[in-house]
Amino acid sequence: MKDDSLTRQARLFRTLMHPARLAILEALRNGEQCVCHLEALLGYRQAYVSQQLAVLRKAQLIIDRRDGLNVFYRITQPEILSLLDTARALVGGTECADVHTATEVDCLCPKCAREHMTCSTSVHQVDHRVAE
Amino acid sequence: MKDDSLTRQARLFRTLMHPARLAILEALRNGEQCVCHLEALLGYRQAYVSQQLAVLRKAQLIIDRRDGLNVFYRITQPEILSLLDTARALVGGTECADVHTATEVDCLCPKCAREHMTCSTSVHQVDHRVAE
DNA sequence: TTGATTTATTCAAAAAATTGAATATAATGT
DNA sequence: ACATTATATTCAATTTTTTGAATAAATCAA
Repeated sequence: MKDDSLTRQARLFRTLMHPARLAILEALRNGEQCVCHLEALLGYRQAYVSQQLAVLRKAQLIIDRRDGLNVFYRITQPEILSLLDTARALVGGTECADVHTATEVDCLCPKCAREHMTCSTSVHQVDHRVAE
Repeated sequence: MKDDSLTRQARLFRTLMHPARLAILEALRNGEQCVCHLEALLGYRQAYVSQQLAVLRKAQLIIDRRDGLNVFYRITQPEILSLLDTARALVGGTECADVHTATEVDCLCPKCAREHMTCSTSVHQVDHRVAE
């Protein structure tokens, strides 16, 4: 397989050429997230998220870390985000407005539970709050 | 057609996901070049170069300017080169070593002839120098 | 107009990406 | 061991990209 600089650059861009994968990277902008979180945040089916994560993982743009049942993904090199920033500037994007902030989602993974738990007493308690 | 920021970014990356197109952009790094020049520099068939130029042109990454028989292409926004630079840094590239400097090629277009003509008397004179 | 030169387009076959559906794997609790 | 939950992989149909071959279009000179 050819592997000169241009070929590797092309492969990198090839990995980034998909809106769902860009959305995932944006979701990981502020740190690692578990798959269920990405699923809820982006509104894709689980298998679909895993497929796209696999593409990003094989390209070594993200790396995974298992914690019990959950797998957390994070970006390997922050320069990847610079690439996205430059691209967004080029196409005249509206900041990161398209993707919700990674925390604004009702995911029940331990991490999200911890973050929601500002007043609750138990981590395992299901969220029974009524929107009012 | 969807046209949010992520989709537009993805389209940009899609345009950049090909080594030949990256090579063309690198060749245009130091200013406009005619098609015959790119052809000689990159060693691709003429039709192939035109095809890839068309892709870049439709994505508005380059713009063309006709001058007689020749068509000169140039990069529309210098930020595109930043994108390439960041990508190369990410994949651990060897600077721009893969693509020859755009002027080191025996193209007979008016521009190249002018550049070769440091001592010659005629623009139309073919280069008869012997490497010694 | 004819011919030469430069560049662009069209078409089709092959290769690769996309995506849904089904299924597999891994970790945990009972 | 079995069930449950979270995540991953495989497979196949569809769509898109790639690339060569042929041809068209534009410009200029005679």
